[in-house]
Amino acid sequence: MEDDFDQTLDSNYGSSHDKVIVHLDADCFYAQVEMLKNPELRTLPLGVQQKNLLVTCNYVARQFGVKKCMLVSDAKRLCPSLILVKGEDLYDYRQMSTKMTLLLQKFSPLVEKLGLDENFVDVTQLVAETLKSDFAGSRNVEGHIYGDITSRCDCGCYERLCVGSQIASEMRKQLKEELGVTCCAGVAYNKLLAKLVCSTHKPNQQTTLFPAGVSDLMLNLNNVRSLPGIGHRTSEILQSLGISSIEQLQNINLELLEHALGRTLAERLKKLSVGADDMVVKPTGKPQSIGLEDGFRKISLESEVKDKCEVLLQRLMILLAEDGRIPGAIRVTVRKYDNSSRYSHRESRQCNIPSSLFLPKVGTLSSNAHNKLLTSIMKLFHKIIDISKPFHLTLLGVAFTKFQERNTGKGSITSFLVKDISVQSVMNFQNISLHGVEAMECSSSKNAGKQSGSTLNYADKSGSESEPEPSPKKTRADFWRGSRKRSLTESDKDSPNKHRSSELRLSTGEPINEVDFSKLSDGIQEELMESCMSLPSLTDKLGISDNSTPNTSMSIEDNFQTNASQKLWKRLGSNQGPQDQ
DNA sequence: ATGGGTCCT
DNA sequence: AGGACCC
Repeated sequence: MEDDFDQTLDSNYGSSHDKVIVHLDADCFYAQVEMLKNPELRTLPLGVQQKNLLVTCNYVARQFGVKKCMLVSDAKRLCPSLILVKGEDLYDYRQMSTKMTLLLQKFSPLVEKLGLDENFVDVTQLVAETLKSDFAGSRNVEGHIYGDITSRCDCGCYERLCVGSQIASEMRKQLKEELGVTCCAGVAYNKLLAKLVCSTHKPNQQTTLFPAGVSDLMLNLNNVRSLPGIGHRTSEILQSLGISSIEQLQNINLELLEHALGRTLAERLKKLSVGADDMVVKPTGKPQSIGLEDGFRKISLESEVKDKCEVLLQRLMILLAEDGRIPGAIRVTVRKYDNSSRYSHRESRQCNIPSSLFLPKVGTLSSNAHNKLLTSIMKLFHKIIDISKPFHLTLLGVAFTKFQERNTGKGSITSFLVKDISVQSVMNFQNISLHGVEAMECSSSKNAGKQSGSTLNYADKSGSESEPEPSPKKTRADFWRGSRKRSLTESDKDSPNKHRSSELRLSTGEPINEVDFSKLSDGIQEELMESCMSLPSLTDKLGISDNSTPNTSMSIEDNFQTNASQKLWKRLGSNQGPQDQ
């Protein structure tokens, strides 16, 4: 009996309507970030270029027929006045992406990133809390409704998805007000449908899908390639079976499909074709790898390889310091020139590296570690390429993997920083300390300059923030609905929302590198350096998903601005958090 | 294509 | 280490 029951649940899974998933997709993300960096570009046709490819463009440019993934030359021909900005360096995009994800985590801990510009949020819990505490609330849908709604499902999903659409609306409002970013959203009962319905109204709009509209949505897809999960290779195989439309995929014999694709994939695609998807929203944690790549026309000398790798490594060290973990392995990847191949073939080699490289002694930190890493990189390169013969590379990449999370002592500076200082402040703080160590060379890097110089702090309208008082216990449901009805009233000062928004600031725009690292005592210097290379998971320690413990500290930047550094150092040394003032 | 990432085999 | 997938 019980087995039968479980099986019924299993076979239903993926098509049951018990969850509420929101998919958010930032409009032409790279172009938006560039327009926030330089608002004069807003009214002009703007394209973001990587090498000879236009990776995205704003909606002004789209009116000229310019599209994503066009050759730059083609785009220029369509729109001679097109402004082009380089987008090979993803640093600013990554920063904004992080802030978007942090903002969404206020609504649910279940936030999954897909690339830099998309997030899935499972808001099932928040919807349930809202329905419980607000059973008489209005049940209107925010934004568009996709397709049919004449027949209503009786499982309760109508009310849940309505509330989901209201949450999505609030998410988009906050993304716009706090970060300046416009997004599309899709609301549905699984990930597949939320994502598919998201793109039915663009830009800066949202759409909710109810069960009655599912069939239309699926059948209106152009071909099987539009299904997330069917890529280049699988669609070619399907094509060879005579399958190109969703309807054909729905109707093909399962055993025939299994023969071509294997059981696992065949069964998944069959379900996807009718809009069933049982994938859970998996919270995105720290990355499994951090890497940089550079593509080019031709490299055929070992010295060029070494130069390229050195530049990549230098930029990579900054990303590594910001991440805070210590990598256990390094990987080198190359792409060889191959005129006969239509498919870009890569080869890679990796090796373990000693963690001692990242536990620096002050002053000797980097030239040593840097050289050893570069030596490892070149060894790996020689495993792939026999330099006694001519070679022709079109890409080089370096990546760190196998990260270890390091636990820190309770009395350490790291422990203090992680507990009481906002995320971005810690990052800036690392950079300050790195500036003081000659070998790191952060200040000579393009990226290091960006962090203290350019303001990604676009949407910060706040003046000085007073010390927040402990907020009364509020449920998440109270929080998001409350802030929706009265936009920024007095009691919002105490809402988790407000606390988080101060954490979400990227930088104050005030130069902060006057702090003289070398004047600190040796002991403090050493502990700081260690701290910077060993910060444990910041989001975990900061309790970002736990809005019942607001962050009551000043940011470290505020300390730098109001006080000369002396007082801060004293506090750090005595292991006391900043005092309220 | 570009400059990233993911997971599975 | 490569291959599929995602953006």
